Amino acid sequence: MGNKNFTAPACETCTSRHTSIFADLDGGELVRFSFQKGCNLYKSGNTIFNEGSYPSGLYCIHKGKVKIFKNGTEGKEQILRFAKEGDILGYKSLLSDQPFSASAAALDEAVICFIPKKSYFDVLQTNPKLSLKMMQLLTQELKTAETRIVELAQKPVRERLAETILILKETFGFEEDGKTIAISLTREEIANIVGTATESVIRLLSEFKKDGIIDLKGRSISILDNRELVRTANIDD
Amino acid sequence: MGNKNFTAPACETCTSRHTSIFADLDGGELVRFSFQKGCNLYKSGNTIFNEGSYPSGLYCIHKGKVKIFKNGTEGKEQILRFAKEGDILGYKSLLSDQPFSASAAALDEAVICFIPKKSYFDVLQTNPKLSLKMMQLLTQELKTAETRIVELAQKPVRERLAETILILKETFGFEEDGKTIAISLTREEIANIVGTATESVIRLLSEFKKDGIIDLKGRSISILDNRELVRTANIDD
DNA sequence: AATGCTGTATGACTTTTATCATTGTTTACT
DNA sequence: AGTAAACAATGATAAAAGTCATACAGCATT
Repeated sequence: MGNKNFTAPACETCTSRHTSIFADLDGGELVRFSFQKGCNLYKSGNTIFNEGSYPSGLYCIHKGKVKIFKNGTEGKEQILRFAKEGDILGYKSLLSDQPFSASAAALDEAVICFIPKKSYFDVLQTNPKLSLKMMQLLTQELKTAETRIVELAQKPVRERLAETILILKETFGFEEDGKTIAISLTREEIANIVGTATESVIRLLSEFKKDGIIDLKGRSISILDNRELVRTANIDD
Repeated sequence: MGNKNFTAPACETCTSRHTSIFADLDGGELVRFSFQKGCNLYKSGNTIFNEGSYPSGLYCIHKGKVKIFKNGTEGKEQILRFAKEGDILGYKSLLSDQPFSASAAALDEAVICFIPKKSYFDVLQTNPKLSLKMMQLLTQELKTAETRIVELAQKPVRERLAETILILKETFGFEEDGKTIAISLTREEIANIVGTATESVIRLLSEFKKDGIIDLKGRSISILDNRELVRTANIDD
């Protein structure tokens, strides 16, 4: 795929050292990871792993943005979630020793470390705190997925799109201007999150713009009226 | 709620002794569970726990059928999944120490044991095999949830209803006649699985019947042409 | 047997959403 | 910078699904 091998940054001094799932590991464990892991540079669009293939380790995002997606009916991509700096990928398949149930691809230039299966399980087996953290990560994701199910089952496209914009804001934050969401997605990709047709996304985004809720410049979306966007999303809870 | 306290059946001799998540526990651990747990009889329709309240232990179904659901937009119920004999409930909230993210209710007369939080965590902490099994249960559910997301996002109601019937068959099996699905749900409940309006379920079920795919007698659904039902469901994979 | 309740069925209609076709615009590449 | 390819926008139309209204069936209660 033309992914360059990349000098692995040390785990001990990683930007995500204290925020990632590995925050509780001791120095020795981290040094071992640093020693045993590999690292790759992915260009925007490049595949990190593919649905159906088998995992041989854990991916940890050092830098960059990633989409995780499944191929649904007639090959239509469904984006399940996003991951960024400090997030780990592939742990679900690794834990259950099954092929990847989804694919992952870089959304920009990404630097991603790879911790071999054995290294990971060695630490997992000797560190009960990590086990619990993993379980909590899984339960969190499950909860998010269940909320998503309810929304897809019950909410109209308009509300789902509004909520998607809010989620993108939460996940990636703003540019320096404090209003432009720091992620570049095609209309088709947005449709593949929301679960609708590309044309519907285009039409509704135009409406939101006309109503002064957002602004559009090429692929970038700015939030002008957050309150109204939240109202449009019709969040339950 | 009028749930009767029920003489707790012993875990060591439970029907699900070798199939449940606790299959790997040793005799001593099971005897402790038997000693520390409680047990209740729930009548059809009774609530087991409610979204938003806090868990104080783990539920384990000794006998009966249960629906797990969330309250979505304007109180509309969304059924997330079903559980039956040998399945456990509430572990997600227990693990992450958060309020229940969904409710559970009995679909028939159900006998459900209750293992106190402490008893459960004591075993979890000393038994790494159980940790791994819990994680695998979570990953399995997450995988199912993700598949569900793709289907809700991409498949029409007709296909989702056909698939729902197949899932009900897989989950609850047939009556003695070998074709009638052994679960009694209202049309509204089916709609709350599929994510559609009650009338749409009624109409489509009538169509399926007219096409000779299923038969309907009151609330019970019989599968007449499984092949055609699978075709109608348009399963991806 | 009459009463009411809850759930099922069906028709008429509206709204939402998808699809198809066409044109214009941006992006990415050499 | 020029060019092909990918993407975005918009209108016309069709299909899917939801809503509303009404009627009917089944069942439990009195």
